[in-house]
Amino acid sequence: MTNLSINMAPKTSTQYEEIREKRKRQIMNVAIELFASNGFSNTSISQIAAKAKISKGLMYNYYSSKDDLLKAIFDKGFGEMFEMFDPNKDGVLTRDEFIAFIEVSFDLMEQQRDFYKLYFALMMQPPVWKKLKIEMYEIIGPVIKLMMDYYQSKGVENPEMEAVLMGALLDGVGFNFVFNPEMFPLENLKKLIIERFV
Amino acid sequence: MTNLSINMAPKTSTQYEEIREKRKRQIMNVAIELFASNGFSNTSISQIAAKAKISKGLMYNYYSSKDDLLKAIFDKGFGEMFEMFDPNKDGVLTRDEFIAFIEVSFDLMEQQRDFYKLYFALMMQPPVWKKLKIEMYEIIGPVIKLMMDYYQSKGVENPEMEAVLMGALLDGVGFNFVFNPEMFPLENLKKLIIERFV
Amino acid sequence: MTNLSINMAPKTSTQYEEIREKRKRQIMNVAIELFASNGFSNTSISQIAAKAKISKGLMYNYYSSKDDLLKAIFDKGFGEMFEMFDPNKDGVLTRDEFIAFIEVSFDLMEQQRDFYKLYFALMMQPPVWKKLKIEMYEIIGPVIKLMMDYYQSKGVENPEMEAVLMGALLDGVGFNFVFNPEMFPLENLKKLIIERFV
Amino acid sequence: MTNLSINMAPKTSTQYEEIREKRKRQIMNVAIELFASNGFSNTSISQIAAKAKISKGLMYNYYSSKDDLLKAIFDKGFGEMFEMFDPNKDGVLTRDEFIAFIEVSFDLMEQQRDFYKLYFALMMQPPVWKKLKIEMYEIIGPVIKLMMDYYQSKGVENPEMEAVLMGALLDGVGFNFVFNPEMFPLENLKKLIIERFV
DNA sequence: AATGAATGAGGATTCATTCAT
DNA sequence: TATGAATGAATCCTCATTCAT
Repeated sequence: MTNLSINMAPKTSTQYEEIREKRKRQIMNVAIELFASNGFSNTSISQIAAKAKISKGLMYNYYSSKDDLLKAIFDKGFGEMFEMFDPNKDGVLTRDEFIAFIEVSFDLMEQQRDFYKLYFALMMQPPVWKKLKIEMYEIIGPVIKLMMDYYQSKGVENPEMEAVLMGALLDGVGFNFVFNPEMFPLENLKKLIIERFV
Repeated sequence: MTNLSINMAPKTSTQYEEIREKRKRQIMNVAIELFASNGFSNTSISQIAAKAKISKGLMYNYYSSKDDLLKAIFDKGFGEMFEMFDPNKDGVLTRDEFIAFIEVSFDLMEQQRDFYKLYFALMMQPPVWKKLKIEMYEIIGPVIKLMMDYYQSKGVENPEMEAVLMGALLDGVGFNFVFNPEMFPLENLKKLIIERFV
Repeated sequence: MTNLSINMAPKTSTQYEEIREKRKRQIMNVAIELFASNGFSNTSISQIAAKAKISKGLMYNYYSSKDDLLKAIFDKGFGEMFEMFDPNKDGVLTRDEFIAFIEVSFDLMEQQRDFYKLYFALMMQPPVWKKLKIEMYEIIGPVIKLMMDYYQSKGVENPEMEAVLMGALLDGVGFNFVFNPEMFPLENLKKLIIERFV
Repeated sequence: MTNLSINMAPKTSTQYEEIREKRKRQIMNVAIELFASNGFSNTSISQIAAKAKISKGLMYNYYSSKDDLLKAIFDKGFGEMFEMFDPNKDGVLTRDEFIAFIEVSFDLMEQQRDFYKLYFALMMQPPVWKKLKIEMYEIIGPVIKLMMDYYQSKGVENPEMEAVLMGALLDGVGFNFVFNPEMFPLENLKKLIIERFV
């Protein structure tokens, strides 16, 4: 076989790595969009491949199965989601950090609505939930703890309950907004929550 | 029993009625359980039939499709869920009725966990959500309205926001409890919510 | 069991026979209509029973299977169809009898369109055709023969071919009219055919 | 062969094209045969797949449904059937063209008996007929028109009726021949028809 | 005679995944 | 790396027929 390609320098492994990464992201983005709008079960590999403009077979070069793709999406999103928490990692949540946390949370919901939609949808699927439960509580637990400490330092009567309440409230807000954004007054609620709960 | 009818039906229609009702309930209960533990898409008619100990075909004598079964479950549960609201239907929510509503809501979550699990899980599935959205807002809308009126009569500053907040909070609590009951302090939260929001 | 029915005289077997006959006809008529408009395979016993206002089970008291019902329809219609031929059975077709035959054929097509539709449709179904082929040629053969003799007596050059042509023509006319009656000029064609072929 | 493309497809699209064409034909031929001998409704995809020695699933790679396969068969056959008409497309049918048309029609009936059998059988099935009616009249209409013009130019008394008669006759001949070829004198009839109707 | 619940085999269709090229 | 043909198991659903009452 003759190869007349001009750029004949063998690609370095980093170059290949980059291409791979790019492709992986491309596939993942398409998948998030489709999963979010049609549901996981109702989205086929064919659809993903078509929309990502690759062949079905190639998909399996990057993700070993449909479930694997799902897991990758989840891991990535989940990681990003809680990176913003307690940014200076001093183990203490200041009032400003708390407010910032709420604001960032709300902003994320708005900007990454597709991912959150998928996130909620997946959390609800019992088999998925079973797998991710532990992983999730490892992230959420510390957050609740921080809020608890915060409320305690403010002299609130029942700090643990207050923190749990706050957690549930944020879930509920996310839930409602993500599935019905046009009818949900996100901005106003944000203010009210900061006012009433911080 | 005397039968005056000349062309007597071999089984009275009441008998058939009873059989039908019984079977319908039997199928629905099995379906709720399976949908809740495996998800809607991951539960097949075969599984339902097997668990209900009937033939696949018989399912279709009672529900015209898998979707129809789903809708029936949803309608039933949803109906029961909001029957308790504003029980004397005077269009006004008294303080006691509000408290009762919250308490019954929480009790239901506890007693009908499977249904609620399914309810949340289904709400998350985009295609299902699309189908049920309208129907749902017809029920939820008035409830929010009642709460809004209640807060207004109490002189709360922003009654609409308050009602929406309350709605989101209840969703969040339900959501958390239903998927993680053993770690969620439902009873204590109930008290706190009544205290703080009624 | 007490029976207070007023007409207590036991029904005579002829009475029963009459009732049976009536029911059989009722079922058959409904079936012809449905088969003709939806096709045989696309018509279910349930539909027939529903339209005939009897139970599915009862159907099987009168016809032992769906195929049996079909055969009964066919036999009846086919019998009637050729009763009109050579009415005085003298084995000779006069010019007037020939004309009458054509006219009656056309009239039947018009009045019993549903039956003819079904008739054609069934003839086309290879398995049905195989069963009915012999039976059919026993009836059609003599008719062709009569026409042949008629043409021969008229001194037509190739009487056999002429008779076959006539048979094919009548089939084609029936075929076209039955499936597309509103666009097919039956009356005019009848005149033309009599003019040209008798 | 030299390949200058950097991202060379592992099989050229022409190769895939060839495979697809071959398979499509293979499936269609099997389908025509089975539909013709067992009827459309009585032939299952399984049977087609088995006889074509492919998996059931593969069928759907080539035809999107059983109906689609049917339509493809019909379109192909129907297209071929009327391609021969008025070959120089001048909108006028000469005597020779008319004769040629009849001869080719008869030849086709003989050579493509399976297709014609299917064609007639399908026309008879009410649901199929509804689907194909319009499409069919778009093809047949102009043909009738051409014949009408022909008869008019010959000074025939009622050219429209004559053309309709001719159409019905051809249907009837086809019908009889296709379902009973061994007893039907096709060749002789052809001559007679040309003699009498052209 | 009459009912309709119940069965179970069979049908069309979908889709994750594999594999030869 | 990249393709898409090919597979086959699984899915929802239909329906003629049987049967207890």
